[in-house]
Amino acid sequence: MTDVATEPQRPEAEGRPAVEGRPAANGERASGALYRKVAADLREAITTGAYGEAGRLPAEGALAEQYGVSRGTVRQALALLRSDGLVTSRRGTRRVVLAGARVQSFSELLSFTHWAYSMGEEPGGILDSLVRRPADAAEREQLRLEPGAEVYVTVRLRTLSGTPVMVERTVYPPRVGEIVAELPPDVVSHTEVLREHGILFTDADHTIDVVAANAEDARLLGCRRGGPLLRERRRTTDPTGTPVEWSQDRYLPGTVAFSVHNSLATSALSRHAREMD
Amino acid sequence: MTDVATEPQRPEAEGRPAVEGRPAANGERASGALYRKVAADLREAITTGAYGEAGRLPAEGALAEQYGVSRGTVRQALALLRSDGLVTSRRGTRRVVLAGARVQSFSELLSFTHWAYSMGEEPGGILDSLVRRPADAAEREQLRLEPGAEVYVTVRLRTLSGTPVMVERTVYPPRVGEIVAELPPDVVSHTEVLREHGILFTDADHTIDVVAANAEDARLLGCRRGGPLLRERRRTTDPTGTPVEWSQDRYLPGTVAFSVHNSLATSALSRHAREMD
DNA sequence: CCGTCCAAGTTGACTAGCCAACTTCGCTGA
DNA sequence: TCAGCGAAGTTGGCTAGTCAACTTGGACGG
Repeated sequence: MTDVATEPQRPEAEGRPAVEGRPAANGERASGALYRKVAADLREAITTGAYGEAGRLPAEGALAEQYGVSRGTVRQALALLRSDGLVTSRRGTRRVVLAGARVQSFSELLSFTHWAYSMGEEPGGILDSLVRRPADAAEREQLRLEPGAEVYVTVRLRTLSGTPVMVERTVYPPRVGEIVAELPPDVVSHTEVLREHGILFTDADHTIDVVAANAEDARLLGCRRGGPLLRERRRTTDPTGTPVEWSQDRYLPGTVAFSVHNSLATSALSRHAREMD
Repeated sequence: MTDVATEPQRPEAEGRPAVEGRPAANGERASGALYRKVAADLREAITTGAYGEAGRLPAEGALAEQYGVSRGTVRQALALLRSDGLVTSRRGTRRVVLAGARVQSFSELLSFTHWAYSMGEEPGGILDSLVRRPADAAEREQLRLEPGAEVYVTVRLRTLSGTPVMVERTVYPPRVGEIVAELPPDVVSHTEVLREHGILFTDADHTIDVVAANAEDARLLGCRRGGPLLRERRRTTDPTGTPVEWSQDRYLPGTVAFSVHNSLATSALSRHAREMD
């Protein structure tokens, strides 16, 4: 991020480099937008403890001057931190640091492979089956397909450093499934390959609950049939809102926990009674 | 929301009522801010299907004119809808409707009582024990207490229309616990009472995983000891960032599922390997 | 010593406008 | 017929400023 690409329409740039109020102890990514750079910088300052455990952030105006941006841009950055649960924010008083750390989250949740790497483990994927067949009603509903459309269904055993962790059953619409079907069975990250083919994953709905292992689960994971599994069902869409996968992951107990932050301001989590299947 | 309280500093109000582009089919709440009213209105239009299943929203400019507000305000409203997973949003093209429905979520997750009512069920709470004792290290850490501080610990069996659903173990800091300890044992909603005492719940971190039932769980829920339970651990803070409760809820399988939306833009969910206890 | 009140500081909300980046679609030319 | 170009439409990003609502802490008075 060190230098800014375009130096956007600020009348006079008056020599002060944009976004440099803090040395920016590199290693950050933060795409083009200024407010993302400010956010990334503040995030790092917070997680390294520069403002203390429950310390106060500088005022918006002060940060704006420090980074050489407008207050609106600083507010965009702070909104990001807030939705991540890093800081509070209420009228009349400075923002207060909340948690101590927080991970990148989206890609980590989306891709088993990314998640594994972020923990320093080696991800693995053993393809158990891949079939192409007509979609049933539930699948057509979830993937928004026409009656008579076909889907590709994969079943994979996912491992961390060799030990079985999760069974992944994914239903792909034809456009996506055709690509997956061509893949060698030892490709670990389908997500990665699909991204290279221009299939983007940008939005996902997750539902988390407990189920009993069926015969296939038991065979693949080596657990008792009927034993408890943590289930995550996920429907993912691309930027246009078109569904690109409908997946059901079943984790062995003790291998994973899901973590969410929500607040009165930005919420996204809810609790349901059973529903959909 | 039908009428606007203050009609804020718009130079000339030129007779066009603010926020009235749509009849506003009443029943909405939406607090003071204009952008919240616009958001509530759009949310309803979307969920009632006014824009179709995967339809396109009007352009920001058009909405701004329709509601008689600036484009910035419309963008604030749309950001809310986006973080709820209702619409997509990318440069160059109109927003697209994503899901079909979505609940209010935050209060629903925070309070078992609210959740129950929102499903049309009768919530119940049977107090099993309430003790006051010195906080252990983990509790001091979570609630940010001084060494030597005391905590109040409650164990409650929660029911839906009479049937056991969940065991709730909550640790309160003294300030909050003193209020809870005074409550009659048949008070169903602690959250509600605390709110009346000025204890506000605004931010929460949740962690969801699977555990085996211990002896107490089995006794209260009537399940087998060692049987699977869905566990939700939650730390809640007030607007100043001060922790107000640390709770651990254990649900019987099949009674509940947690649901999350996330996207590249606004994320909050992540996946962990075990951790904290 | 303690409570009240006020002023300064701070965030929330909103407006108006600009430019850039991107998508879509129709038109044109090969 | 089809590919490519370009214009129009749309959202992302940013600035600058205004006013309102709220919090905090200190001065002051009882």
